[in-house]
Amino acid sequence: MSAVLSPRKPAAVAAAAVVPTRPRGRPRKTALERDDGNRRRDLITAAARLFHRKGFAATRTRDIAEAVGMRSGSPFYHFASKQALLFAVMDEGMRSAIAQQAQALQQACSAGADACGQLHALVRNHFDVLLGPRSDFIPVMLYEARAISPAQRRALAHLTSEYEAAWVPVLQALRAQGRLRCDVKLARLLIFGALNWSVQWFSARKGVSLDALTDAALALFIAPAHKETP
Amino acid sequence: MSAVLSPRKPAAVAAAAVVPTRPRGRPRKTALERDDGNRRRDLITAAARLFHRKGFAATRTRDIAEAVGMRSGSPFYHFASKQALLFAVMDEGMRSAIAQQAQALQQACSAGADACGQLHALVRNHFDVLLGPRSDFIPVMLYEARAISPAQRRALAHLTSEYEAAWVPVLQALRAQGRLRCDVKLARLLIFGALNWSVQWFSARKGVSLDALTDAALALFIAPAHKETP
DNA sequence: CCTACCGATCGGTAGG
DNA sequence: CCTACCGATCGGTAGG
Repeated sequence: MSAVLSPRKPAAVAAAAVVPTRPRGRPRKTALERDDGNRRRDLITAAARLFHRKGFAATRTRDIAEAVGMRSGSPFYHFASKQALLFAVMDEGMRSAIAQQAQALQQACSAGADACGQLHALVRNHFDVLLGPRSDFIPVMLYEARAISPAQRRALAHLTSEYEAAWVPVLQALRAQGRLRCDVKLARLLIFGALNWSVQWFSARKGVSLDALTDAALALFIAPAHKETP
Repeated sequence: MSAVLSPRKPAAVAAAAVVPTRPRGRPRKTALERDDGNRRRDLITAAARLFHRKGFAATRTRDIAEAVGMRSGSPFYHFASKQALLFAVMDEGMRSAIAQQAQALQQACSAGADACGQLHALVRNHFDVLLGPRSDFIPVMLYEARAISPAQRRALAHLTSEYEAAWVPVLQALRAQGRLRCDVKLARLLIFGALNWSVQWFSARKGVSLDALTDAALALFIAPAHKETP
């Protein structure tokens, strides 16, 4: 285990030439120990964390390698470039955000939530994606978009469209009820802005919870239901 | 004029050694032609434009120098570092945004605007700062904060506090009127988010005007005035 | 403010 | 996936 975590000690370099029976280099792990496919995922996770903390430009591929116990050149065995690694973070982040959102919405609907309840579920889930425990990916995607290529941006735009598509019918229903007093498209853009910006100021340790934040946002955007006039 | 704009031609290099009466190097401009203090401002303006377009990391100091007709090393005569130039962009941007906002609010007040009218003026001005003709500075400040030092961030935080302070009494008044249904502090953060995010999607050529955008935002955030119950 | 540089950094690669 | 390395880039500087 410690051999995996600190593979940097040059054990006995001088002795190596004198003991030819021992295979050269450090002992290779077997294919099983190497748990191949997960190394790529490890890199993505570590990259997401570092890109989130320090930004893409300030993160060196060496930092990412070190974070998963690789040497400086090894990430390029898994990814063609630093940019490809960034894209993988964003792509992976969007795909799991979409899945997570679908589940949250499904759950609300099967509990009989109305449009307002569905929006609550969407907003709460979005805050979780932005600020929750596994929130390294989407903030990177939101705030490092300039570092990827136009083609990559297009690919991600498809995913974000898919993500946002779930909001449209919900907002339209609220609009029809008179509880959203603004063009649906603009409302979507403004509301996403309000939520996405929380990445800049939210601190988990002090102040509001994600639940309280969700309530505040809904109170701000959505008018109370009309009283029925009997 | 063209000598200023394209000072890169090596005119007659070989001849230079043969004509010693001519002073070495290209003809110096006089102190008057050099209009000293404004070169610094030129650099800030060009830097703001490039940082906004391409981002801080992707902009080379050489690009900035070229944009104002200097050679690659010359910006460092005016600024100690690339980071200092970035900070100057942000600082300058905040100071003029504060001044512009004070004027807009003053104008609304002396026209007898109520709290809602004042918020309208603040939002409209903020969209102008973010998206209007002189909008290179604040977007850079909003989206390149990670590239400056903690001390510089603190200095800017004071200015943003000052900028935001003007919003507080207006929001409080609307809250007291029941037209803002959310804690004032959270409302401020969410509303700024909604507006600031417009930098990511607004396009001047297609779609809404800044006036229409302002109306939509106010309709979304602020409830209609209560009908007076006589 | 230009000329002529330097020197560190860092993404990336050849070969095993 | 490591070793050993390259090579371009780019912020920054000495001296005038």
